[in-house]
Amino acid sequence: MRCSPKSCDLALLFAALSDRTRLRLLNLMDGKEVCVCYFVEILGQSQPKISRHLAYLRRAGVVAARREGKWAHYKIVVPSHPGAARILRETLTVIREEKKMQADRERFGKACCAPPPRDSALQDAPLPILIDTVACPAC
Amino acid sequence: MRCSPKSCDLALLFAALSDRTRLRLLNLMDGKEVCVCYFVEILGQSQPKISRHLAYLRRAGVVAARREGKWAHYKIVVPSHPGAARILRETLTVIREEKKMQADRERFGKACCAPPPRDSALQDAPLPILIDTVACPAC
DNA sequence: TCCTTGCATACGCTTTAGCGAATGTATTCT
DNA sequence: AGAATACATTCGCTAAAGCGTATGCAAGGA
Repeated sequence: MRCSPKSCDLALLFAALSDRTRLRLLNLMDGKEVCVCYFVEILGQSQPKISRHLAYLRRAGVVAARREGKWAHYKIVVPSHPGAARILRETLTVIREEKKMQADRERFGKACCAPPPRDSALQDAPLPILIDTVACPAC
Repeated sequence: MRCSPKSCDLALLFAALSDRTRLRLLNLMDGKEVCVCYFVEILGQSQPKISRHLAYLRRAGVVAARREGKWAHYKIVVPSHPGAARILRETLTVIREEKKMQADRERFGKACCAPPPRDSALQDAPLPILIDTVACPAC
């Protein structure tokens, strides 16, 4: 089967998108592979909460995790199901226009690029890596 | 406020879309105003179940109901929030391509247009009314 | 080796979703 | 008026979501 059962189930995709926190996470991951510590810092929410929502997105096949030492990086994975892919892309585009989402991204930018963030929890956090959020090669 | 809080909340829209039965209902309503009795017949599920899912869609601002005697008709209402509208439209387009959704629509067509459906539960059910699923006039 | 850091998971809880079954309520028919 | 029809809602239940808190567990640092 070309695409996992999960990524073919539209209802599951929508369930993954039906939470404000998860939408904010996706917004921060849009175009970047991001270290978990940034999510905690930028969204100002507890680490377990962030981690659980990331797990939810992972199980829904919307994001992928990569371990690097003690850090974990997450990025968006466009589903192999073409329809799901279109909906996810459209969703990213739509939330990109939201004021609050833009504010998140702005704070994210500052946390990364601003003059050395001394006394921050992100002192030596790995910088996000720019990526092109592409479809999986199989499709 | 130009659009209701509900229709502006993307997460709520996704919650409304995160159920298979509700997606099938929307698929049947795509382009038509449909009497509830068809939903029960075509989806082959209990009337209370159908009614509850319709209520869910109604509360999410995705459909509107119209009473006509003892019959109730439902149609899709494109949300006033432009982003939500785009996502809903894209969703309708995507599910239109699904085999099972096409099968639903096919059975729907037969139930309506086939030679008099004697002994059917739909003997004198009001026929669906073609509509153009347009955005609300306010936007 | 111990301690800390970064993250994931388990636990206990409250809230909500979703279901079948039963009931309520107009409207229509006889 | 009384029965039937079409639909909505309620009840009681089970399963899952979502949260804070606590714990587990590798990887690094002292």
